[in-house]
Amino acid sequence: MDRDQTEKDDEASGLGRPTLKTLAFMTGLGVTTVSRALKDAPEIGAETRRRVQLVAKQIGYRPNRAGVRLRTGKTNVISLVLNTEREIMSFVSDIIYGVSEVIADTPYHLIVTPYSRSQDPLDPIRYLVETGSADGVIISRTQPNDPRARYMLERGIPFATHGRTDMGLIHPYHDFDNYAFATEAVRHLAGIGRRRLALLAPPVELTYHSHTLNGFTDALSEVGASEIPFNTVSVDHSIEQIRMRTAQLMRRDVRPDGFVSSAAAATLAIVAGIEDAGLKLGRDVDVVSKQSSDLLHLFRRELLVVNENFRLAGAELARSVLGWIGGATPGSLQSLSKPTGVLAYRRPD
Amino acid sequence: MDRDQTEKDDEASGLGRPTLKTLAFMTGLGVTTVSRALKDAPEIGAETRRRVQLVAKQIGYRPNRAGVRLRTGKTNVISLVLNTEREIMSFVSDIIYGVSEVIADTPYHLIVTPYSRSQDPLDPIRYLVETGSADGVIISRTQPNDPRARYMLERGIPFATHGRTDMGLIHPYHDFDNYAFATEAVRHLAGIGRRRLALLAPPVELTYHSHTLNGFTDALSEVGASEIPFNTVSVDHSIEQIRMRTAQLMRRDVRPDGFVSSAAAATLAIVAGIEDAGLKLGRDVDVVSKQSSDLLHLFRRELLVVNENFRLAGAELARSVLGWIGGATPGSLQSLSKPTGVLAYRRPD
DNA sequence: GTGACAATCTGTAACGTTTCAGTATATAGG
DNA sequence: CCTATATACTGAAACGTTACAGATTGTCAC
Repeated sequence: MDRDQTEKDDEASGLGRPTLKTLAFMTGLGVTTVSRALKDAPEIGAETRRRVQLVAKQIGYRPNRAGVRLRTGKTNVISLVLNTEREIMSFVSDIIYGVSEVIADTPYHLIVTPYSRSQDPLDPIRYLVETGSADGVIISRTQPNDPRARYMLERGIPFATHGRTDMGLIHPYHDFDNYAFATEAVRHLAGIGRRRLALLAPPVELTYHSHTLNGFTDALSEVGASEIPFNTVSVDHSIEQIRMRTAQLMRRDVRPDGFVSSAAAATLAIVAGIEDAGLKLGRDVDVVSKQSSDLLHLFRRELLVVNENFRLAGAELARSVLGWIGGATPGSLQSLSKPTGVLAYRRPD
Repeated sequence: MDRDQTEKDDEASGLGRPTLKTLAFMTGLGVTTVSRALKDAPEIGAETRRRVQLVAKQIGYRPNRAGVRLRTGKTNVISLVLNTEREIMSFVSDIIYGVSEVIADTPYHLIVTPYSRSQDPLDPIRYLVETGSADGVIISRTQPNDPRARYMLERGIPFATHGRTDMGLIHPYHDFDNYAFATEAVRHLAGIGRRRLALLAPPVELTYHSHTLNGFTDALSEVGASEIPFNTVSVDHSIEQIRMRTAQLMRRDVRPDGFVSSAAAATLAIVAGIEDAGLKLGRDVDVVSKQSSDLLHLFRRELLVVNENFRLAGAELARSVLGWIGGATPGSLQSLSKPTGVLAYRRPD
C-alpha cells in the first residue's frame, strides 16, 4: 500500500499538464479539497484556499475541459449557427469578433456550426442539442415563426436570436431597429424631394422583412409619398438579378426617384442598375442604404447610408446567451439597437 | 448482486442519450465488444459487428465527445486562429465556409480562436497547445520567419498556414500565387500603355509582401516600366490613410499612371484618392486589384480585377490539416493557387 | 469529562470511452 | 485424450473532474 501511494505521487508530480492530482500532491491535500478550494467553496479554510490557488496559478493549472464536460455535462461552448450561402459577409466576420470579444475572458470557446441551402435549418440545431455539443446557441436569419427557437425553448437550451420572432414566446434576442431605419430613410428621401420610393426588402420569410416594410409604408403615408413596388427581388437575390430588375424598373414610365436598400451589396447592384438605365444617382434618383462597414460612401459619394453594427450585435448576442446560461430570465436579455451614423443630409438641387 | 445488475440494465435502457452501455444492454454484449464492433476491429465476429452497427444506427448512437477526448486526448477540433482587427472581412467569412465544407462529414468541429492587436500572435497558439484544445490549427498572416509555425512544429502539433514561411522548415500550407498576380498585373498595365506603376503592397512583415513585390519588380524590368514608390502605406492601413496618401501621390509631378492593389477594400480607397486629386480612372490611370468577391466591377467599370478564392483556401487548409492528422507527410500537403478570372483586357484610348 | 456541533478535510464513485489483460469456447494437431 | 492455438468475447482500470457521504479535529456548554 505504501508502494502504491509512492507510485501514485510520483505520477502526480510528473511533467505533463498539471491536474488536480498534481496540485493535491504539491499541496499535500486531497483531490477533493483542491477542487473545492479552486472554486471558493465555503467549507475550505481561508488559508488553504489561498495556498491552493497560489500554487495553481504558479504552475499554470487549467481544468481539463473533457474532464469537466464528462462529469458535469457543461461544455463551455457557444455555437454560432450560420447559413453558408446566405449570410452577409461582414455579418459573419463581425459577429464572430463581437462574440469573441465577450467570451474572451470566460472559459467559453466559440464553435461555428454551418448549414447549407439544401439542409433543413433545424438540422444543425438538432445536432447540437442531441449531442449536447454546446451550452448556448446563437442563430441568425430569424423567422416570425421560427422552428429553431421553438425547438430550443422546448428543450430548455439557452440561445439567442439575431432578429426577433413573433410566436408569443419569450427568448433573448438582439435586433437592429429596421422599422426605424426604414422610416428614417423614407423621411430623409421625402425631405430631399423624393416622392416615388422603392424598397429593396429583406427576404419575406425573415422577421425583419415586415419590420422594414412596416416602417417603409408607415413613413410613406406620413410624408405623403408613394410606393413603387419592387418586390420581385430581395437582398437575398444575386447581384446580377437585382441589377437587372433595377434596370428594368428604371426604364419604366413610372419609375422610383428614391430607393431604400436593406443591404450594402444589394445597393451596389441597385446603383449599377440605375446607371444601366442611363440615369444618374443624386440627380434622377437617391438611394438610402444600410451598411455595416463604412465603404459605401467610397463607392458613390451620393449614397445615403445608415450604419448597422454587427460587431455590437455579436457582443450583445453573446452577453444574452451567457446571461441565460448564468440564470438570468430570458425576458431580460432582449435588446434593440437604433440606427446610428445617420444620413449625411444633402439636397439634390 | 442480481439487484444491482438489474438496476444497471434499467439505467442502460433509459431514455437519455444512448451510450455504449445502452448498446451493450440492447445487444446483450459487453461494453468492450460494442466499442470494438463499432470501429470494425478484426477480433469481432462479422455478424456481431453488423448487428451492433445496425442497432447503433437505429437508435442514433453518437460517441460522447467528452468521453473520447478524456480517454484518448483526441479533441476532434480544428482551430482557426484569427486576428480580430486585421483580417480581411471576406477572408474570415469564406475561409470559415471553406473549412466547414471539408469537415462537414467528419467528426470535427471548427472553433474560432481570436487574438487582438495588443496580443502576441503566439498567445493563442500557446493556449491551444498547452490546453490541448485542438487536434489541428490553421493560421493566417504568415511571416517568413513565423514563430507560431516554429512553435507548433517543435511540439509536433498538426497545422497549416495560409501563406508560406521561409525558415527552411517544411509544413503544410496553402498560398495564393501573389508573384503571378503581380507579374500579370504589371504586364497587363504595360499592355495598355502604362509605364509608371505604383504598388499597394501587403504589410512588410507578411511573407506575401515579398512575393508580391518580387513579382511586381521582376515584371517591371521585363516590360521596361518604372516604379513610383508607394510604400508609406500597405493594405493593412486604414481606408482614410490610403485614400489620403494616394491623393498626395497623384498630385505630384511624377505620378503613377497605373496601380497594382493587393486588396479590394484598399482599392476603393485608391480610387477615391485618385478622384480626390481630380484624375479619372481609366483615362489618367488604371488600377489592377485583387478581389475575393465579384464586386469591384460594380464599383468602377474601369477597374481591372484578379480573383483570389478564399473559400478554396479554407478548403485546402482544412484538407491539409486533416491530412497531417491522418498521418500524411507535411511536405505533401502544400498547395499554391493560381490567379483566376483574369483581367478583362481593355484599351484606355 | 462528556456530548454536541461546527469547521475542515478526504475517499469513493461516477460521467463515457478505450486499452490491457485476460476468459471461455471451439478447433486442430499430435 | 490432452495440449496448443485461434476466435470471440469480457471485466477492470484509467483519463480528470465533481458530488456524495463520511471522517477527523477542535471548541464549547454543561
